[in-house]
Amino acid sequence: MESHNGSTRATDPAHMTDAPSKTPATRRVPAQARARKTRELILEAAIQLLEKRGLRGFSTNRLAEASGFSVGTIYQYFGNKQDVLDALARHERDRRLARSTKTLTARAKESGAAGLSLRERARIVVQNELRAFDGRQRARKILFDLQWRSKQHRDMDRPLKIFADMLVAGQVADGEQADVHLGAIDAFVLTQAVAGVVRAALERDEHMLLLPEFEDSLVELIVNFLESRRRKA
Amino acid sequence: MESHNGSTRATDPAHMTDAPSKTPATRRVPAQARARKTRELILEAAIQLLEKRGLRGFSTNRLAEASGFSVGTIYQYFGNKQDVLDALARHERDRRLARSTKTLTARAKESGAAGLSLRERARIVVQNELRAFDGRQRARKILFDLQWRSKQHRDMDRPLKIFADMLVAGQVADGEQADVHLGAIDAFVLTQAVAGVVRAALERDEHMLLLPEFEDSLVELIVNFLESRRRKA
Amino acid sequence: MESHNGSTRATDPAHMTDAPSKTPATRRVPAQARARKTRELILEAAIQLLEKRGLRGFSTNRLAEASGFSVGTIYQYFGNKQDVLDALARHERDRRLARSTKTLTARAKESGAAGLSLRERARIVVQNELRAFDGRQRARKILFDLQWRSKQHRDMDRPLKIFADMLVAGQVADGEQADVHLGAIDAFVLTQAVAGVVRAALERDEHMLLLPEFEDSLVELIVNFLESRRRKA
Amino acid sequence: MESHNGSTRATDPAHMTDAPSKTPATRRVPAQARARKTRELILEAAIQLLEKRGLRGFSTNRLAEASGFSVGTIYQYFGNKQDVLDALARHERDRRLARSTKTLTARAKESGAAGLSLRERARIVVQNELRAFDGRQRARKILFDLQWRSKQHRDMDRPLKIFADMLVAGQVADGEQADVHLGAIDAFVLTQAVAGVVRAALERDEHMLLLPEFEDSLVELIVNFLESRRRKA
DNA sequence: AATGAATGAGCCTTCATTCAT
DNA sequence: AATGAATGAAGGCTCATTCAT
Repeated sequence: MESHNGSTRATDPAHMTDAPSKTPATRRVPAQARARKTRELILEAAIQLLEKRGLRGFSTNRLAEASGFSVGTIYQYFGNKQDVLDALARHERDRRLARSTKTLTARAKESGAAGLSLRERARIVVQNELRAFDGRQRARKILFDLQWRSKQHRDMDRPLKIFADMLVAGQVADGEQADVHLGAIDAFVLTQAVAGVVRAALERDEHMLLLPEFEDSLVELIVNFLESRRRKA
Repeated sequence: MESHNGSTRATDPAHMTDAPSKTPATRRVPAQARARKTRELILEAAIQLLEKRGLRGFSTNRLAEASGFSVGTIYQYFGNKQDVLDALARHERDRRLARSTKTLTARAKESGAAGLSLRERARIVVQNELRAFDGRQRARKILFDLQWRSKQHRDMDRPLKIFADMLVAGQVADGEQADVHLGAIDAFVLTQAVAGVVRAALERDEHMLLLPEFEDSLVELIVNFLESRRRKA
Repeated sequence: MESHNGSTRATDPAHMTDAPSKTPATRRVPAQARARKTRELILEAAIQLLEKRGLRGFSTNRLAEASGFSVGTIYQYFGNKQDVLDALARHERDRRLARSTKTLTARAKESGAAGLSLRERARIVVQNELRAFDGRQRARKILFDLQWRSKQHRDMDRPLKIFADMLVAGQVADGEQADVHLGAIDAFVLTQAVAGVVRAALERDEHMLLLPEFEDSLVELIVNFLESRRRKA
Repeated sequence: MESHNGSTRATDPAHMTDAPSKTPATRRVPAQARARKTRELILEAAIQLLEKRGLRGFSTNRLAEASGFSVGTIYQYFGNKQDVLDALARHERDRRLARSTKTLTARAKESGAAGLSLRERARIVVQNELRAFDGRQRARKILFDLQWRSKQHRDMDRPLKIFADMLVAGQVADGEQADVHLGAIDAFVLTQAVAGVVRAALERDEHMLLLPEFEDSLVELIVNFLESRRRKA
């Protein structure tokens, strides 16, 4: 029924903009600013609510109360409850992706001409993923699930594919890695395997996420799979 | 030892007992038989309902209607709605595990003294897993999720560990595999990775499950991981 | 719809007999004995259940479970749930009355020719009443209420009247008390005033029941009222 | 922000506020007015329902139907069923207290410098109490009970203490009564004794309430108790 | 832009009672 | 005499959503 927000790229700074088409450019800037602010406030309250009460306790009425806005207002910004959750999920996914990308790039630069080995890159990504669940763990887990179950495959998968490619791709020629191009299915398998393990660990015991052996195990899962794919190609 | 779950009252201590052995001798047999039948009928109706209406449409009242029993009766057999779902989930998991185990054993026997290679065993398991979702896919997916999110880690994980061990263990000496003993964490990672991939595929597109490339990809994921672990050990 | 039990006098040893008319005298004594036993077991379980779960948690199904008999059996002995409660209430009332009567008589005997003063008698009764709620306080409070609200005025009031008279009546001539004969209304007022105070104290704070000042206050309430009535007469 | 009572959620702390003073100034007046009206309509329907169907027949669904609002609306104004009953009970208690206080003051004024004797004051209070149960007797009896059983001791007892003091306190010096200050326990005993008698009479036979002898008996109960307390002090 | 009163279908669960065995 | 499976009306309550203001 309403605005939403564009999907936006991870690194995109214009992130979450939902000014819809009707406001070409110059109409009532203060109102727009207020709207943006309102939207953000609602989302922030939403995350907190999710963290505190879980998905079951996350109701529009409760969100209204928690955000300080009325239900009506929330429906002004989001078509329905699901939309709020979707916006949240997208936001989390983007944050995670952006973080990995950034770290990967930064480390690659540091490492100079030699570039990072596959195993190094894998470890960076894994660490990033594992540490993403520090605060607001509950909310993140829920969103993680939601994302997964989401009907918006198309929308949600694209960034993951990009991400997988980035993991595989060497930044430079170092003899070792000539851009392995992962097939769609292999990318899917790799991506979801990692996600599945993390999800499960999150469910079972959050401490597991921080065990070195756990990290190692995941890295090996990734590296060995990728190497076998490269051999095949 | 299985099936059921707490009859009637949540506080019922006689919970989980399935073996009718304690009954002195022949008393109450007709009642017991009827009870068992009823329970089964309810569960069958439950699966169908889950398939047809999804988790959201799965209400106790609806289950009553669908099963042909009254709500009261359902509550005589299951402490609450969740118990029904749990019983269903357990049932599915056991079926899957049993099937893999059986196939594995059968094929090992066929293959004679040489035994099965790791890759062969992995493929058997994967195929089994992938084909488990023939009919009632929706219900199975839901139960799969439920199982995953279940608080009953202990209960749910044990069979998986056994299963992982069985996958790894060679039946006989064929030079290649001297019983790789998977550590707890590695077993967890492997198991959940596979589950994660299957779950995701189920969500995205059920057809994917039957693509040969998908199967291959999964097998490689497993085999390469296990081989790397063996090398390490 | 069934059995019930006779009202019986407090001191009546044949108390709680519910053998209905159909069994004149001699039929199947063992069966009768068993029936009596069963009935008692049910009532005992009922009190315990009431104590443990309160009136709200007191259901026929629960009673069946707690008593070790089936619901059907309970309905064999009591026409309906209310009947069980009524039997319990009567039982409690009788116990309390019997106790007061006994103590009063005993003390009167001890005190020799002089007899007990009104104040002494009042105190005995009050103490008895206050201490009646030692164990099973919860159950007793509930039954107390039930009794009060009971539709069976006729049945419930008679013993109270007798009791009031006994309180007022001196056992012997001691100059002081020439049998004050309480009018029906005065007896009602006195009786219910005491009951009301006890009930309220029970609700507010059980410890209050044991405070000496509380006991004193109640005794004064009674004594002063009775003396004023005597003056009037 | 106002009146109501715990709106919506049981955990709402802004419970019981009645003074509308805090509202900044003039905002939301129409909505507020409507809300107040709705609340009152619900309460009125509630009393009627209680009168007609008794406590057992008093269900939220029935109240919705009777009030002409939906269940949802009722839950917007009262946290749960008990809250409705509590509000009703409080309302009744306040009415009764207010009435006694008013009559007492008025009569004291009329009586001039001499003031009212203790017996006169007692009679006023008793009459007031007895006549409070004209219409809606059933509802009042139920609420009376509820009040009694209420967990909100603190809240419910305070007004009673004030009331007891007022009963005891002479308005002016008339030689007879120099402010007898009732101890907390004595006040409790007196108060609950009267309440107990009235309650019981209500239960047994409403006509009793109007018998002159009944009134006399109660007055004597009060007066004699208070005089004995005064002597003691 | 914002409000929030109102809705009502529907949810999960309880429990007194019956009756065939 | 005893059982206990089965019943189903009814209960309290939630919550996404609408719409007049």
